[in-house]
Amino acid sequence: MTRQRELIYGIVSAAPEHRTAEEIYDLARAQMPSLARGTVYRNLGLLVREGLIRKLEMPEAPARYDREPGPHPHLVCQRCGRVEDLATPEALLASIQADLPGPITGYDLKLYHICPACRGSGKDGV
Amino acid sequence: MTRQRELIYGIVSAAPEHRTAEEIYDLARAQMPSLARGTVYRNLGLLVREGLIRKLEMPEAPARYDREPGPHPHLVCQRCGRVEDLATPEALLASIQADLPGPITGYDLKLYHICPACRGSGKDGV
DNA sequence: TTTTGTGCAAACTATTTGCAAACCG
DNA sequence: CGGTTTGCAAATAGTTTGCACAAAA
Repeated sequence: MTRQRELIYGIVSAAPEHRTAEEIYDLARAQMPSLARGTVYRNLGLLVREGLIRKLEMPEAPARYDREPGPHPHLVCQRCGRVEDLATPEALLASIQADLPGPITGYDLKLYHICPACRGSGKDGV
Repeated sequence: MTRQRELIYGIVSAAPEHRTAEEIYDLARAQMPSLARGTVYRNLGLLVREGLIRKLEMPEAPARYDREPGPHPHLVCQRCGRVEDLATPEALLASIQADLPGPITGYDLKLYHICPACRGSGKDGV
């Protein structure tokens, strides 16, 4: 566990935000300017493989990282990309599972909306 | 609606497969060897924007295209990447929606498993 | 003919990787 | 010391885009 790994894990695990690698890189560089982008990617990948954090693939956008590795759905703003965690709807999964022949090894549920901030702004941007 | 667009749409809409752009490109080239890769991407994007087909972003893999534009969950094999459609569990989505403050504009639900073919092969590949 | 779409190649973005030097145990 | 990890830069994969020419309306 190197200094850079600790820094990167600290940034992801400290806040409920779901940041992109680039955002994490910027935050980390504020504390360790020599940090390389490649190191951020390498460590994020490693932390994901170890099950300490979770990677969220986002459509048409860079991946985001979630400090909560357990499976749960996400609420994604279509305009600004911000992501919120949701509680797992056990019943939904159980009932889907019941209809399937084999075991489910994992799932990814994203619900899209326009977040209050974006709706309020009235802007029509991305 | 050009010949190439018709060809591309035909390939996507004809079969229940969820093919990648590259697979569609190969199939299309079999019938029109001069077809450019860029044209495939351009037309797929256009068809998605028009709501005729649906794009499925796949984690760590090229996107796949679904002839069925309406929202429904997908069952994805973690080993070979093959995708199957599932029926929408309306009631359960409604119950999630009920817990949320604003309207859901769309969703993406992927369930992961190992498909029978991959399980049977016993191989430990990707 | 005026617009729209194509083919080609170059550009782009997010991410990964090879390598020599620096670090950790 | 001896394997691991870093910083850097170059490579990659998938996809997008600019442009001159061809096809459609």
